[in-house]
Amino acid sequence: MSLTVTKKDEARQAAAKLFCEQGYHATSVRDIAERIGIQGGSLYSHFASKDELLWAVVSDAADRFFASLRPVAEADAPILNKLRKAVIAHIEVVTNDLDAAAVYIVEWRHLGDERRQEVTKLRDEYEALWRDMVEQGIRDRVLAATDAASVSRFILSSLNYLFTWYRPDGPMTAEEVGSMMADYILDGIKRRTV
Amino acid sequence: MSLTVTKKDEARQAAAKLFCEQGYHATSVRDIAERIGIQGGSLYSHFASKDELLWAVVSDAADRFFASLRPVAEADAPILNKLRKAVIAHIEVVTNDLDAAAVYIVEWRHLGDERRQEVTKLRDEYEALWRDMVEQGIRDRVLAATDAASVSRFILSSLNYLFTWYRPDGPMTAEEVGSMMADYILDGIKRRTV
DNA sequence: CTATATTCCTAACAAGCGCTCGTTAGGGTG
DNA sequence: CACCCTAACGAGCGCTTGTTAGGAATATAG
Repeated sequence: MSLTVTKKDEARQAAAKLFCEQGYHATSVRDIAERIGIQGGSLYSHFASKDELLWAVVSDAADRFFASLRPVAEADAPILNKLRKAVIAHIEVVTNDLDAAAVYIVEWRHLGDERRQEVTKLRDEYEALWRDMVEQGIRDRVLAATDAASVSRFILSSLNYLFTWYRPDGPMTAEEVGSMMADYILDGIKRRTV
Repeated sequence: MSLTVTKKDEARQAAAKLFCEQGYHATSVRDIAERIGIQGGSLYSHFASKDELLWAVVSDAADRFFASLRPVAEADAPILNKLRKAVIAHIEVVTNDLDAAAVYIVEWRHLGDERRQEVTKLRDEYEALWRDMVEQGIRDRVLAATDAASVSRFILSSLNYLFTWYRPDGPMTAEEVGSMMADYILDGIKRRTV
């Protein structure tokens, strides 16, 4: 029963796709319903509100980001190794479901007050996982930077907005992109030996 | 007469602020009008449509990005110098008007078909300026990367989404942020000498 | 001072929005 | 058979939206 794809799952997926393509406010509940072959009002058998639909997409994505990063962050390994793995972990989540990732990254702010604050909290916690790693790298004198906060944001900016240009049917696999991005972020684009 | 700030300018600025804060579709023309002390319908003395208002914000920002980057891209100088100056030029535009930059970067896609295509063209051209510089860097064997397209997108991702966390009243000036970002992008965050 | 634009207001419009409601069809379950 | 539950329908409510029209007010120009 929970093995089959329920109409609720279908709805969430359709919502993710449409919210991603058109934005939350440009997508009507009837648009979403149409995509899964039901009437607009019928969506309310599964979700109490449009906001709850958005929340389903966003919180789901947030869970996946945490599930992917946490084991890396908690592992005991050289910090450069951890950072590289973290980059790849994050990119895996983004590329595994581009729609949901895009919604999580850009549409979350259209949630109602309460849920928006909850997302803010989650994002802060997630960023903190990164900041802790960066701080360790600075302490261990393996990173050149000094401001862990801005470094973390720099990293997350490059990673998050991957969804604006990465296409799964493009020339690069997710793994290749992850490895490349890790190189860019850690080593920069400049040649090491001139 | 054109030295004074016209109501039209006020409207564009108010639109930029609200589009940035709430998003295009979550902002009504009445919201914008209220902010400059007129009625909703009165906006149509200055703009033919809401779309035209968005276009005013977006095209204005696009112009500024080009005006800032082009002289750098066309200058005859060592490529690493140019890239560093380009980073700073881009960041200057973003930080000079965070609202407009945010709208240009995320809300442009809600433009009508024609204007959206026009923006796509402009963005391609802008990205091409970057790609050309990166390609030169690769040719001159001063950059380690090989794929100019992905490098350009990496750079622009880090720079564009600065607006999500940079605050003018924060601890860093725009110049400091620009210099820091140039370091991150060119040299990476890893220490050069271990 | 008059004529002409420009700017703004008020009022209204049609369309679409999120959402609710009474109802129904179908499938277990007693 | 009667019972309840879930999922869906489809009409429609109240409201907001972008936009328009006609006229009043204000500024500009001759």
